[in-house]
Amino acid sequence: MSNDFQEQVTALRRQTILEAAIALFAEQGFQRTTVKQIAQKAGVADGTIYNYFESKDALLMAVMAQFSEAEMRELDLAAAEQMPFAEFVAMYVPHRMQEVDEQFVAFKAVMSEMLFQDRSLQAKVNEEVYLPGFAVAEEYFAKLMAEGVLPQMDVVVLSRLFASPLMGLLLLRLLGDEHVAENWDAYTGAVVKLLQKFGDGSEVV
Amino acid sequence: MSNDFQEQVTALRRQTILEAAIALFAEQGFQRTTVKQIAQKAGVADGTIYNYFESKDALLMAVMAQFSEAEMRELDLAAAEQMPFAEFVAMYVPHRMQEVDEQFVAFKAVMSEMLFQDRSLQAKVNEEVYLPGFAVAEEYFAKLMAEGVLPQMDVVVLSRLFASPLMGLLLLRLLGDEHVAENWDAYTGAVVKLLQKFGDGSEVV
Amino acid sequence: MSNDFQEQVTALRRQTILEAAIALFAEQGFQRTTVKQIAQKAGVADGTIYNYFESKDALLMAVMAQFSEAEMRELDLAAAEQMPFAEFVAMYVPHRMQEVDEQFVAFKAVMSEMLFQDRSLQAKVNEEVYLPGFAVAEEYFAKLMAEGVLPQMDVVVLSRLFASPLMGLLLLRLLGDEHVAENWDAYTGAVVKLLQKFGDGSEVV
Amino acid sequence: MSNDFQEQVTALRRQTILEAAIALFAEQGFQRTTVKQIAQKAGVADGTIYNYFESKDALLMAVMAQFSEAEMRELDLAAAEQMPFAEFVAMYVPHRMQEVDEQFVAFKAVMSEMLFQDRSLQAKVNEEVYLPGFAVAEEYFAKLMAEGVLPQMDVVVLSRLFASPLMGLLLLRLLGDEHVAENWDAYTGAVVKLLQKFGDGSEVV
DNA sequence: AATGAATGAGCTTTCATTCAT
DNA sequence: TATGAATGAAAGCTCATTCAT
Repeated sequence: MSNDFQEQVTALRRQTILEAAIALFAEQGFQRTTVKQIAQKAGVADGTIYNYFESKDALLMAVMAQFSEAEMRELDLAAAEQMPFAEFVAMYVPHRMQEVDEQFVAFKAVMSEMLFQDRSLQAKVNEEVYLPGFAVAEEYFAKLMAEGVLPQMDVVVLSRLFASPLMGLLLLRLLGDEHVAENWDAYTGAVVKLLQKFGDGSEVV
Repeated sequence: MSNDFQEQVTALRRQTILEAAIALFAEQGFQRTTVKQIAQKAGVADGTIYNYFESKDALLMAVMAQFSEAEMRELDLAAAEQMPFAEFVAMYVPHRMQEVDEQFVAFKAVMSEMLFQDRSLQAKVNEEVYLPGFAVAEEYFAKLMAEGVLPQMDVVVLSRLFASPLMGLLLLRLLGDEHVAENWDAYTGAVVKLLQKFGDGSEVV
Repeated sequence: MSNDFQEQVTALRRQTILEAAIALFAEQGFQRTTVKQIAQKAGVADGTIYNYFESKDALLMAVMAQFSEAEMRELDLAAAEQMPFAEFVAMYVPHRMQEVDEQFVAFKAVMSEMLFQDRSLQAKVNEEVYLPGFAVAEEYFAKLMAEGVLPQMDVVVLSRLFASPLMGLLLLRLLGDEHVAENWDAYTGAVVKLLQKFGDGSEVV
Repeated sequence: MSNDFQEQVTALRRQTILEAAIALFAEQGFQRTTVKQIAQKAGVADGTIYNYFESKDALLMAVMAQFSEAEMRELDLAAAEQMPFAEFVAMYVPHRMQEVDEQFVAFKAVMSEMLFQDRSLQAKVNEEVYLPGFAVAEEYFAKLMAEGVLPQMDVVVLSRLFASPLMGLLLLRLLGDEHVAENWDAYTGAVVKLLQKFGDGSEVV
């Protein structure tokens, strides 16, 4: 039991450090953040960080990992894929947009370093975190295309095309666009409309 | 004449250094790139860099500036805005997408640092470089909305919504998405379709 | 208690570094002395210096400060000023000369940089350290002048005039005059005589 | 003749550079002054300096040398030494004080570096420049002591004691004492009185 | 496990000096 | 001879990491 307690304390402190790191990375970037700053924000000594993380880089990796995991709460896609396209979009896009909103700080923390990681890590975070939501839907998209609801198009292209408005807004926000930051809901509605329209008209056929 | 020659040599060397910097920043990021590396790649001594740029930071700013300027080649929007919406999109989106393609390396070089600049610089690069292409079109969009070609929507939101697919693809590419990088043209066509559809159907009204 | 111990160790190391700096500054000058040299002489790593002093400049300021403090051991001037002039000189000049002798290395360490500091710092060190001993005596001098013991003269001029032989010998010593360095006591006696004579003869009046 | 002309131009430019150096050294110190600054002030290119002086250090030596030479205008000591002591002082001290006043900038330029030169150079400048005025008078002082005009004292000590008030005022001025700088003449008179008194009273004996 | 002082490699930047023009 | 761009050694300083306590 004391063991359990110890483990919990340990896990908690690890989490405290991680969160301090996320906040600072998001604010100033990974490189400009010093281990000393993280330690101060987490309320521990510099050296203590190294009892929980092998190195500053390892801390970054842990942030990336935690970020991936957080993203994992999935919708019931199986159910969703039975819906008409307009409904699917109306349900799915806000779900994703909200996730991005919630994870925004973590994403900003991780983003700029992600650009310079080896391909393998990029691929991992990329395909396991971002696209999946949409990639999973590839089968659904293929069906819709067959039915003429969506224009004929490479399915891979299509899945990224669907992801693109959301990611574009994310990029604008990362770059400091205040209008996007402050009106995220309005943008959510706009994206829904944009994507719904993409499935319009042909449907009649 | 010898003066002219000198000036050319000077301009050329400045450009050489700038390009070395862009390549290295894009590859490894600004912070991980040392002045020594830039000097080596440019084929000059460390100190020479400082004959052309005040500091390493000034070099980054110069990359941003060069990047802004390159973006400035504008379409004849006045003419474009007389066109039907579908035509406008068919002309404008590929133009923008090609520009992004050409400036991709410079953008990657500058991107990750841009996240952590003061708001003022962010705003400058942001609104003067990215959105303008779309923001300039706000008047045009307002007209189309009035005509019922586009759905009723805040014009500011609309202009960013139009920019978003392109920026989303840019983000995916920055994050190492190889499919997007290798099939930029296919994505261009897809974005054109997506945006054209947004102006469809209502037209009948 | 361990806390006390730590504090003592810290204070000791700070002092060690300071003394290494003084010795080197005095020997080679502030500018020609590198932080690396100071570290070596103090037996610590380069970076350690910065745990105790903000910068190399701060180290110089600390030398100045320590130097000022050391100078602060004042005579009981109140008592001295009751004495006849000859006695006052016989007591005060040796006191000052000995102080200069003791602080000579520190003074040499600081001297050459002091020439180029902003006026405010110069004034501080100058008027708070050197003249005060004499300036404090201005009132006494005024009384003596009124009594005819000292020649009529601007009191400000007088106080500096009294300081001048001591400072002149200091300058000679700074400039490497070995005779002055090696016979400081003889010079003390000479200065005493010089100043005592200045108060002679008129006394009769 | 063209040869003569050339030589004059050369000498002139050398002098121009030297004066620029003196002004800058006096203002900011030798170490803080860059060769580029000197070149700019002298109106020549950086490299040109090296056609006239072997190195920056050589330039400093040249300043020291020029300074020594300037000091060489001597009084007719032979005549002076026939005078009564009070007259000698009244003539000699103002002469020296005026020289110091005129050479003040040059002295400040050279001073701080002189502290850290090898003994040989220090000795040269020291004994050939400063004391000589007084050292030359040693014989005269010896005579006066024999006559009882001056107190019994080592003649070497005496000569430095005579120099000391002047040098002390110089030091105060170097250290930024504005009162001394602005009232040099008043201090001259004060020093005359101080030294004259030293030769008083005993004379009667 | 926690601490935080010590470490020193490595960074950006300066500037005396050189040398092709 | 004059020029001034190029050079690169060397400086001050930072900070991830270690380790004695």
